[in-house]
Amino acid sequence: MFENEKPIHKNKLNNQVFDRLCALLREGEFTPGEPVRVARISEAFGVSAMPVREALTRLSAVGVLANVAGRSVGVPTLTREELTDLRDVRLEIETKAVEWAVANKTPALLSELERILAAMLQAETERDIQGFIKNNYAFHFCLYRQSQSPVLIDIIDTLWLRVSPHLYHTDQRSRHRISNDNHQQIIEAVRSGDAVRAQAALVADVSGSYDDLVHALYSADSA
Amino acid sequence: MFENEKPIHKNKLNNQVFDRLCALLREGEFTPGEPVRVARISEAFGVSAMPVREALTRLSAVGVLANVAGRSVGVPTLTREELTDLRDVRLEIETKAVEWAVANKTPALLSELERILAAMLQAETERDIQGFIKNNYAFHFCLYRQSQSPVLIDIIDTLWLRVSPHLYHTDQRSRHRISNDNHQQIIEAVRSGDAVRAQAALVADVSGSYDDLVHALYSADSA
DNA sequence: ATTGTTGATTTTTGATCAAAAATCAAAGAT
DNA sequence: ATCTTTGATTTTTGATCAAAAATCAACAAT
Repeated sequence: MFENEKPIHKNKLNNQVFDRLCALLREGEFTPGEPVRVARISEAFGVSAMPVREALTRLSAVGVLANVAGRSVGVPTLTREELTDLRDVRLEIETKAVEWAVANKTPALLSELERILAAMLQAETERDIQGFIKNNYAFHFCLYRQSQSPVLIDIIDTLWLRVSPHLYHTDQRSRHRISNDNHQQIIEAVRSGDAVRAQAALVADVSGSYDDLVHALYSADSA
Repeated sequence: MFENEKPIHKNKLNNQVFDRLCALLREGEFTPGEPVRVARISEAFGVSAMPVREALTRLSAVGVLANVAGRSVGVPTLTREELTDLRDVRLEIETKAVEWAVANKTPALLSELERILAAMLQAETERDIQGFIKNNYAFHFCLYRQSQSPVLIDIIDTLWLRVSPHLYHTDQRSRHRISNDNHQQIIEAVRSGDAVRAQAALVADVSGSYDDLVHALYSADSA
């Protein structure tokens, strides 16, 4: 009895700050290369410096933040090589999560994915970027969670936190349309238990956004 | 000019504390389930509480430490399921690192691996546990580094930090002998460019130590 | 005797402060 | 005029302190 009770929210300040910073990172509110100052955040959030410091320390520990220009911490600007490395690792790890998720698929998973995809399609037609981002995150992690591997999910979570701040300087519209096609394919593949096809659609999704990003950052018109 | 100069070690206190804690974790000095108290460490290291707090925060952020029994942080005791999950993820990620490393193999890599293996063999005959542990770490990461993927290496590093504290309650002797056989096989496979065989030997190495651990923890004579 | 409650003690969490490091701009030298 | 250096200002890093939370043991009640 009482096996499934989760502990009452003991929300320490630093956890709240951490969660809000994560949300901001996922929404692309941080400009790579820009230092993130403790004072700015502590006054913006209305808390003292201490919990902010702790949250920033945690984000630095997982590589989401790093020293920018030798001074304070911030989202690091990534070289083409670093972006490629992140993509390659993401492809390996997220395709593995998909493989395990397909092995554990349930009807509940499929209906949940359908529900989220519908929200993504609606966000696309309404040009609701925020909504698309949030539901895209929900879609992928709904799938990854079905891998039943907390360790793998954690790794993917921090990888997303590292790349998210960079994915919002690209042309969004066409990407979203293509991305939704990939998601539709993923659902169909998962339904038919075809892990290989689900993985292929995922690879297209991840690689596509990577290509757009690299194009945006390193094409002729950029410094 | 001066492109390859790395910045002079500005060793902040918290980094030094962090590094020493990592070393202690790798050497099995922390008992899972036991709380790690800031005061203990700060007086043991002769520094104030602040840098210790930061180091512990960083270790908690990557899952090496966690809340034990609802109170302070410490190396968490792992259930059989959690150990299995860690093993499964390690197998996927570390075999991928080996695959990439084989693709990048150099003569220098092979001679370095040979050198480290020799040290491991000597440590085994001399029953030098510390030496074996250190060189085992050196061997694996020498190989993994050749994957040329900083992202992958970082992930593996924290995975090792999470499992290391648990690997020292097992019978060491026989494991070390078998492990050295696996390492020998890895070298030969890498030399001949046979990624699949190198991966198989690695799987044997990782799975073997996992099996020993699970046996030690959950066999009949344990509570 | 066992369970629950209370209070003392320990430990973490958050706030404030001081020192050290780094940045930026202005002044001086070549 | 340009480059270097110096000094003022900002920001991180480390130390100390106070408050809040949690642990443990002793005590009371059924």
